[in-house]
Amino acid sequence: MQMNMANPDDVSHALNINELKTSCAACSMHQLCLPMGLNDVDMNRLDQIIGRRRRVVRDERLYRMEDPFKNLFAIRFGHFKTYQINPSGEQQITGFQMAGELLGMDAIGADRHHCDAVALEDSEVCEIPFPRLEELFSQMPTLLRHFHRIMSQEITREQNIMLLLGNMRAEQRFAAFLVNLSSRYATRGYSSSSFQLRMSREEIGNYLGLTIESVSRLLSRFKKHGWLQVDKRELTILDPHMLKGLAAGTENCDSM
Amino acid sequence: MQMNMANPDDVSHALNINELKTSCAACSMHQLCLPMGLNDVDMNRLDQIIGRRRRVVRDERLYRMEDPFKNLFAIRFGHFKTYQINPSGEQQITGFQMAGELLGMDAIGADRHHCDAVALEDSEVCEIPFPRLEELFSQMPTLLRHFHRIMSQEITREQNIMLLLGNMRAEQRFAAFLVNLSSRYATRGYSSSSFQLRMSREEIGNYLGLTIESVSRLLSRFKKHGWLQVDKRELTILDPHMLKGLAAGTENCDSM
DNA sequence: CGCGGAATTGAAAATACTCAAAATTAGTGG
DNA sequence: CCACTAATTTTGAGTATTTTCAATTCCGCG
Repeated sequence: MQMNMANPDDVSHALNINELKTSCAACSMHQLCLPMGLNDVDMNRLDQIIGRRRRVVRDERLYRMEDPFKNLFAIRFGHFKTYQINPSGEQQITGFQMAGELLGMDAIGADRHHCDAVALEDSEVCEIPFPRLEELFSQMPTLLRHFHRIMSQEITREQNIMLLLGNMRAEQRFAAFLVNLSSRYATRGYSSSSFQLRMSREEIGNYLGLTIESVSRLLSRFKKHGWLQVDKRELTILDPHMLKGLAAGTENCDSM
Repeated sequence: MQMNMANPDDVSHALNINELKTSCAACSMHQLCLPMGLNDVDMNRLDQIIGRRRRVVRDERLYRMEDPFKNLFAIRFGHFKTYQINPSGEQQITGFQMAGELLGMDAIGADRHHCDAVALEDSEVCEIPFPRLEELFSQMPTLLRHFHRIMSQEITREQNIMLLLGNMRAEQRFAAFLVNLSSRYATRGYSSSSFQLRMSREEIGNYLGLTIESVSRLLSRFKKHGWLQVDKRELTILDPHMLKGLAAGTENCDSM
């Protein structure tokens, strides 16, 4: 199930090379991820405890609900979704995560995972054994501080989604979703106006509390207004100002 | 703005007496709150850093969005609501908090509060200066662990609300809300079947992403089915099993 | 006793959903 | 590389749930 990238039998030659040089210091995400703000010495100490870099292929589950909690996961590259399943079997996607983001923090409270995490594309994560991370906390206050920030930001992220689900109309939700993706890509040095949707329309709808049909209609409508262009999953934002206005609720679009 | 309970000018005599004997060890919430699981020595050390017990009268704001973050607050008694305000001025209540729960964790990430916190009734909180709490973390691993659990539980709490807002119909949301309150009162040693709603119908509706009229209709319908009794804010659950079934989505109620 | 905020109830309207069908895209094997 | 099949997406029409608007009623409080 889990591949060890150092295994010489590994089919992917490129990845072995990659393996050798991966370290927090060498990772392009280190200014966003857990090691943010650490000096070289501390970053190395953090590196020491990272279990391994684990490849997760598209649709593979990184962990599932009720699994015992052992590791946090930092996304090196790729995208994930996390979702809960309620007693009647319906799923609610609670987030889409990208490189530099941390997965598994919701498992600390009960020592078991509270949601499933699935790769939306072939991805790679760093496995961070939580008990070993806890050992570091006592020695590295900077790391602890940053960890608290990350957890707190996860709380505020979710509060923002509550705001979205609790009192925005469909078009506002969808605009907010696009604006959020856009800004996260910008943070990572990618284009804020043009990117690929890594998730299906159905996943977007589920996340936003809408049906797939509604999402499809919203896309069509936004396209017709000239606010964006979309070809399959390739999306280009043409009028970011308008989308921000919609998301903020200061603009609105009465159908057509 | 903030009352110092040790101030001899304080109008409330009873409270000064209270002040003298409050300590984590003496507090009925210490098995639920931050000091959970600490030995006496550690609990005393935690006590040392608690800034003061602060009284917050009904409708008073404990903190507001954008306030600089200085303290976490543990609720000694009373109830609070937290809410966000979006750019167009609408509020979304993100939670109702009761004794033993911690307020302010969403402020750690950006060093400013991310929501407003308002007392739903006359309440009292312990002010916990976060920088001093951080100092304790390095010396009290048990405390740190528990703090992480609390933050993680806040994340899962919010994920549960996302599930509620994203996927559930009105009656399911409302049932889930009641079941949640019920179980939290049970945890605190109060009746799980009979309690007072500390929030208005409007606040319930806002929290659940419904209008006040919908909440009112749901209450009437549940009453008519004989699942509960309600007189103003005094609520009695008559059929907890049914409500749990509704919340879980395994039961349903087609109007009437 | 009367005022005002909160809650309830009813009727009409709107938003988003469901169901259905068609179109497009992705995946698979020859 | 193409053809076939399965999956996803789009679009349309009708429906349902919840909202909005409006009118009462209830209750606390001066």
